[in-house]
Amino acid sequence: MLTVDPTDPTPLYAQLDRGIRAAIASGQLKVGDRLPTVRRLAIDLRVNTNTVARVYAELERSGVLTTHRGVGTFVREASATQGTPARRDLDRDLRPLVDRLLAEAAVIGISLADVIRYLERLESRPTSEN
Amino acid sequence: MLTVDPTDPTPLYAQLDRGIRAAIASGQLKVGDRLPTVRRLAIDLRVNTNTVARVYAELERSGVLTTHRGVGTFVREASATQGTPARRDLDRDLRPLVDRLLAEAAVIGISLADVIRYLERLESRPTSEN
Amino acid sequence: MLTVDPTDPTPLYAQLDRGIRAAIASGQLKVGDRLPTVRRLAIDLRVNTNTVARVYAELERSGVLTTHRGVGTFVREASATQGTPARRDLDRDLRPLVDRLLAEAAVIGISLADVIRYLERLESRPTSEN
Amino acid sequence: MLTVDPTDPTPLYAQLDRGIRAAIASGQLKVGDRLPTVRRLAIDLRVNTNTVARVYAELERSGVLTTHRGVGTFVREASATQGTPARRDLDRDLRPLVDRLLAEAAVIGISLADVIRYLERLESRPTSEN
DNA sequence: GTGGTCTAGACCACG
DNA sequence: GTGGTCTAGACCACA
Repeated sequence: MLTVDPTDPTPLYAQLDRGIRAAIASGQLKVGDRLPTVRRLAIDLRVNTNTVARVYAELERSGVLTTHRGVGTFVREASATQGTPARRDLDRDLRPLVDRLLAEAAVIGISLADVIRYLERLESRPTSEN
Repeated sequence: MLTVDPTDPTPLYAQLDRGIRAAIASGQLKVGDRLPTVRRLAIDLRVNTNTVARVYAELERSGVLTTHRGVGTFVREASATQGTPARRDLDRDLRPLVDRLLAEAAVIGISLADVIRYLERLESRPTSEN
Repeated sequence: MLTVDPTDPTPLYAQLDRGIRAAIASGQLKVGDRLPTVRRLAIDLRVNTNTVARVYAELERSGVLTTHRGVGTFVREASATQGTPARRDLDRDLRPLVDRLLAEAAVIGISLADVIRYLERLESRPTSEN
Repeated sequence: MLTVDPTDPTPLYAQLDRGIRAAIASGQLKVGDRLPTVRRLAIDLRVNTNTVARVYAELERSGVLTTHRGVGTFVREASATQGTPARRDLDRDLRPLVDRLLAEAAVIGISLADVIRYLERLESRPTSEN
């Protein structure tokens, strides 16, 4: 479920950090769920153990995860979704995500119109959460 | 119009590269349009001249832009969009990109409907404030 | 083995790029071989670290090299050599390159026979002093 | 006959300078031959007039060309071929030319062996001078 | 210790 | 005045 893309210029640790937060925010990981061990995840992602360990540590420092020694690492909070539901600055917050999507879609020949059409279909028949 | 966020762990050059590709994909930059000069954009984005020049150079090597020395840098015809002209399996190709967007949008409390609304605005007002 | 000439008007990075491609083409560098580290080569060639790093990065984007962060840079499989696997019209494709070589060799008093002798030596002693 | 390649990283002026010297050395231009006018050549090569004019001026300064005002520009000397026929440092002089050939040949899928074979055929049935 | 990114600032090629 | 190349040197990501 969690993945990193070694060809993405974004640092691995940042990809993993975002990925975990996103999995929690979108409900794929729920409060109390146990995460893979550092070594397990490092192997699965083909990434150095230190990289995974550093991300877990940072997420624990942020209060997102909690580690019980000898037991495992768990989701601690439902990830502070929203934040400023009213004063959302979409151009600051959504823009980079959309730019990335459009840029990667364009590379494989998918246009903005295609994306919108696809999202509208998704909306009318929601798959899981969101 | 183009922006970068120095606090984003994504490298500046990657943010700018994506931003330009996305601007073209969304119609805000059209074939033949001239981009800001390297120095101008560097000042506007508060990044180094070399960083902008590097992005322009890479986008030229990728066939997205074309540069006329001593004249300027321009959007090139959308030739990069072959690849799979016919066989488009959106569920296979677009799905993972969309999933990541929605998961990361969820982190900051942005829903699918918000995303669709944002993209539709992008589509309807192309080539606005260059 | 790799060299650059600072008095040549050809940009240093282009000289190095060509030198590496030529070394691979002539068998002096083989698939899987590790290249000198960026810093090592920069010192040996008396050029800036960035110049070498830029060439390695571009050759990776071109699929000629592959880089393992924290490990090193290696020669990748000769995948770039598709294109026209069968249809090879040497008189159309090679001729102009050869003509230019011979004309420029003539400027410094080097004959066709000299060139052939030089290339044969290259071919017979591959992978010599790395 | 004279050409420049705008995609070659070598500066246009250097390409043209080399091209003229090479044409003289290889006998395509002979002593007393008239060169195209600056404007004519600029148009043919799709290059700025200043660029051609600067090359002609530099070659005149070097004694390779001579200009008769209102008449034209002419080849003045048979281009000092050889130079050090005995103590040729092939690795310094031939190497960059060969690297360029091999690198460009490799890009279009032509190997060192192909090049050698082609040159040997050329040698056995010489086409013009060389 | 290896490669990657960024900056400040100089100088060059070209129009 | 536009883009291109190079340097010195700092700091980061990763193994």
